[in-house]
Amino acid sequence: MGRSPCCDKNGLKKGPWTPEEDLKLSNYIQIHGPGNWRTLPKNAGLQRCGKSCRLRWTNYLRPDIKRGRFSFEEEETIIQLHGVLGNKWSVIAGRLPGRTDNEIKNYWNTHIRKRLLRNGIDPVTHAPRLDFLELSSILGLTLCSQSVVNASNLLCAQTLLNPQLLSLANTLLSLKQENPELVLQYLNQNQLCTTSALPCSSMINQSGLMQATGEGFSSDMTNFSYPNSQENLTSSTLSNAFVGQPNSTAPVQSETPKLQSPDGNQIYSFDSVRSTPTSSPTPMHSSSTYMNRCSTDDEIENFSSLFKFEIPEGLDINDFM
DNA sequence: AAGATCTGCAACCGCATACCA
DNA sequence: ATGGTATGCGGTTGCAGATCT
Repeated sequence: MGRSPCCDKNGLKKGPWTPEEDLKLSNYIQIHGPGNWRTLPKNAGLQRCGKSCRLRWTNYLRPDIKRGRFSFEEEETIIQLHGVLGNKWSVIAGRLPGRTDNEIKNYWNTHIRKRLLRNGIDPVTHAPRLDFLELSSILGLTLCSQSVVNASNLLCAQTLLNPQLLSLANTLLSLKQENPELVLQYLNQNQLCTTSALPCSSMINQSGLMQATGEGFSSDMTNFSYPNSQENLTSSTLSNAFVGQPNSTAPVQSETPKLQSPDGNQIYSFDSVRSTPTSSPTPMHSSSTYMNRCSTDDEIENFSSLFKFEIPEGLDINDFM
């Protein structure tokens, strides 16, 4: 079927709308109502394409449009719906009264998407990114080492990480050298240097983590909750299971092996981690307790996101293996 | 202070689909 | 059933203001 041009483009104005044009369009639609976009510009005295008029009306002039910042609830709704629907902006917009698909699309691309990426969440799949999990593992191991930098650890890291991630790791190691207390304080606070971590595969299988129900999302995608459990898995717990395995893509065994560092020293024992830190005074899954000693939200977000993920209920860990 | 770069958003483009004769 | 037209939708672009160097 041949496609006809939406309008005669000769002599038609493009670009930003002037207040006078807005007024003409608004006045015309108030009298005649929206629709008949092909003939509307001529009847309204506008040198515009009908498509342009429709867009201007639906995205800007419509009286029921809500302006200003997206609320927390709106943002949460967008993330949840996007996880289910993908880039169906018009459908998502239908669930947010007063918001247009264009506005939601722009907000996603300029704010939410970037934030998810920063936090190690793939904005397309809404799942944690494997490279960040690996990075977390390497950093957790290396930063917890009492020596400043263990060269063998970094050598190991090089086999797992791409250059960009390695560069990032170096940056954090530098940070540790400049301000070791801050780094270690956080690591200790979130038990990244203890043996309280959980083995990923056995934990996931036993608790049915792979059964997706679509529930349990939080607006902060670094903070997925797992409603059927008193505890939440973190990237560190997940990635700890990779430590000592030169090929991190190898399947994780379901037994409870002793984990070893690259130099052969035991770091974690799966047997020791069956019990969970549910009695911790500062639960790890509480976003309000992430980095309560940091000064800004950005610091909290950027720093904590490197080390901490909580795994969405619907996440199939096999996707990352 | 000025140029370069980044960011956010309005608007455009082209394709898909619905509707109608 | 077919073809023309109108409308909807999602990806992309371009510009203005903000921020950085």
